[in-house]
Amino acid sequence: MNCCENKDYSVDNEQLARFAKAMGHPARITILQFLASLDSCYFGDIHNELPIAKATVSQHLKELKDAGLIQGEIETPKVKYCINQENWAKAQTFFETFFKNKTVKTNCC
Amino acid sequence: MNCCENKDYSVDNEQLARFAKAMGHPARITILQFLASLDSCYFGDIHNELPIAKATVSQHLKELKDAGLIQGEIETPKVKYCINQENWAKAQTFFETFFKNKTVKTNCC
DNA sequence: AAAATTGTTCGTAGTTTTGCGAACAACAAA
DNA sequence: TTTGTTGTTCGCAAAACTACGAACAATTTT
Repeated sequence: MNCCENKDYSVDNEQLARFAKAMGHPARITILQFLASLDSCYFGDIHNELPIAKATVSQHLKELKDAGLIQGEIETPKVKYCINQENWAKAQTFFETFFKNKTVKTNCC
Repeated sequence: MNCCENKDYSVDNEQLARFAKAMGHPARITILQFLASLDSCYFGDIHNELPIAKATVSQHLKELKDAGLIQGEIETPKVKYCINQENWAKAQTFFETFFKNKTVKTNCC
């Protein structure tokens, strides 16, 4: 009765974990909130919201972009960032579903 | 105009990031879903759901416990785990609020 | 052409995460 | 007492994360 018999994580669980992981840092939460509330979203504006160096901000933005939660566009000489609406909605649904599936019952402990 | 003038992350953002980080791994998502759907929740049951060694499972459980999302109780010789209802609800609200705050607008990019 | 602006990328450093097997602890059963 | 069951903790290794300054690229301004 080994635990490793061809078992794997579901695609949905992987996706949800990916979203969650991207949100797993206060700087990235701050960035997402900022982008979710504004139209103007240049790199400099984001940088000004955060207590970290621009190189680090750039890295966080890259991670959020890789996770699909935001997107960027060059608007020479600036770079404009914004929420990726499609994936944002997807993430929202994933989290909603995740928490909704809680069985209502008294604490088992 | 330095970016580091006494700026910090809000308590709420830190808390949300902590929840998100705890959820940022497929094994931990799987554990949470499992616990959210069952009454019987011994360590062994959880271990059987996952493709990883028991030492690793124990570590993931510890992280979830530290984040406040689950709780454990010794029921000699087993250990019973379950969702921490209070914090689960809190997390649900945090994520809900986070995604709800999205300004409705056309893609800016 | 030289200098300034805006961000990204590179190189580096330190920390954290993920994972495992082995050792251990606590108790129950033989 | 010895053995077995159930999980945790320890020690280790590899990888990923977080952060920074410096260098760089692309374009504008002077």
